[in-house]
Amino acid sequence: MTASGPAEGTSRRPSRQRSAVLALLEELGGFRSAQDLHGLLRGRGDTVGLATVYRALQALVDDGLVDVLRSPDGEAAYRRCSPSHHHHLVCRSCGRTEEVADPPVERWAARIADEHGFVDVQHDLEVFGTCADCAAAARS
Amino acid sequence: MTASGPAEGTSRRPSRQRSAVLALLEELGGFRSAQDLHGLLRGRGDTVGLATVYRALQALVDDGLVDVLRSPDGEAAYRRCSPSHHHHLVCRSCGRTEEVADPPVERWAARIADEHGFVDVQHDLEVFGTCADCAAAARS
DNA sequence: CCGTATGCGAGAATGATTCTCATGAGCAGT
DNA sequence: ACTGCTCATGAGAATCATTCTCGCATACGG
Repeated sequence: MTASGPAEGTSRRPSRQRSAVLALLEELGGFRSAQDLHGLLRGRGDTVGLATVYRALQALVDDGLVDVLRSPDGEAAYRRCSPSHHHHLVCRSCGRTEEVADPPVERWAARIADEHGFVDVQHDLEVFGTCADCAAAARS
Repeated sequence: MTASGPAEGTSRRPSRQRSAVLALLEELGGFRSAQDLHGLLRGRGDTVGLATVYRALQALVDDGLVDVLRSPDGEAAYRRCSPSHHHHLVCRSCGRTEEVADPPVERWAARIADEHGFVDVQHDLEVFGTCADCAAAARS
């Protein structure tokens, strides 16, 4: 593998399907499962195979154009977004997601890694909680 | 479902298997997959079914004694909810793991969640990088 | 325009997790 | 202490997302 850095040099042949997946993700704006995306593409008349959707999503993730996040069900959720690094605040009850920027955390991660002699660092951070609406609903 | 809040009222009948799973998690201290835990229990002579391990883990998660985290492979990793919360610095090359404490991140997560009206928050943070040794080796 | 390599589509294969059902163990009442 | 009942367990089947295989179509270079 030796995948040390962003594999940006990936030369990929342009394809209608990959563009369609990316366009759909941009249009939707939120997190969607691969199966879901496939169903939507089929529904709108696009002829796309399920395996192709998976391949396209992996390629997009590799290229850094799409974020991937595992839902508690074990399904992977994909989302167009990544020009700017940020994290997510996810409601564990209704699944609502909000983006949060976080300069302090970035700095902290870099500093900690540096102190331990680690280089080429990267981090995953997800904050889970119950959003105000769901908390109110649960209080009934 | 209606599992809105921490289902603490769950009255569960004590069982050797559930205790064994929890004890093993305490002993290991890190993240382990269900399959892994099952294999270890079997290896040490404990007669435990795979389904039981899954059920025990779910119960422990419900009771808040164990944290669950999805690995990129789609496997679920479980760890005993340590009284002292900390995060991991993982070398993506040799797999070496170091624990790091991080008051600032804890505070930051709590503040962000609060600002968005989220309650009962929790967060997962993993920092990946290449450790000094591996970086030196790669430089050859 | 032709040849080659790469992407695609469909279905099979894989692997983790969950479900089913019959059996065994803990708990309450007698 | 014994009996009956309920819940947990175990083994294997079922489920479901994801990946792989293979033959065909299509884009790029000559």
